[in-house]
Amino acid sequence: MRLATWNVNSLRSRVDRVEAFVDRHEIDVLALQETKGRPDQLPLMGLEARGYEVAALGVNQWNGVAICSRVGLDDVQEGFTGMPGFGDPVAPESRALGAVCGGVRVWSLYVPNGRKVDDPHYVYKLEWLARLRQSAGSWLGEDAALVGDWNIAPLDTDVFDIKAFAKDTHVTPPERAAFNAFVEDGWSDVVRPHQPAHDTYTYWDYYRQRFERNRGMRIDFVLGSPSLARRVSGAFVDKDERDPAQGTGSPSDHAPVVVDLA
DNA sequence: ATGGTCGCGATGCGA
Repeated sequence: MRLATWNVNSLRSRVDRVEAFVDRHEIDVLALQETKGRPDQLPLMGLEARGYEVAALGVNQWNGVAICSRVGLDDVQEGFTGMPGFGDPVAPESRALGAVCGGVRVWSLYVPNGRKVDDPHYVYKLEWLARLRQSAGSWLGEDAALVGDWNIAPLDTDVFDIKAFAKDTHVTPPERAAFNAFVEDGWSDVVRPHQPAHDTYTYWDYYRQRFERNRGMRIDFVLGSPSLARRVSGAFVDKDERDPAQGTGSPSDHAPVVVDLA
């Protein structure tokens, strides 16, 4: 079974790339983030014609997650217990979507960005992660994957220049502690062992030709439960999907992450 | 320290 996660930065503007991606790699389960549209706005016909069932959430301009599966889509869950809101009473639900696909519990996660370290959204991010961790504990015993855009770079080498991030979110000790708490619970990054240490990025900002200069960040992860991690036979980041010179139309600022399960 | 580029949806805002 082949599982992928991708912050697609608008499914409507990228559906051709998404369809070509699932065809090229024969993806069984695709978790999407930043779909940027209500489910009724999303162009899903092409995916459904390929045999995918789709569950989607999304209520405003940037939040929005989906799961596309051609190996079953059961027990769909919108959000998790205690998932905190941030003012907007409807936005929180669009950040997490769970389903059981081919026997694997998959969560498509769009962790709050946090904006600035002195911003209330930063506190919200940490609270959101703490609540997710509480719920995730009950999935550790099954084949489960917490996938998506975590908006955290756990290691200094996961950003192109750690000195440039001195005052920024994504690398602060509390965010890294929140990420590492999942690891300490038993969730593991199942992709990193399959990558060279110097080539781990999943995101390159649109500004200043960051992709062309390989000034990126590693913020998209597939965290597997112990039993799922034992099934992983391979993994890779499809950087071609971030390359403006490849494919049609403009790319997302994130590359998809692909994991193979035995 | 600033600004650079996207997507959305009609203007600035969030990433």
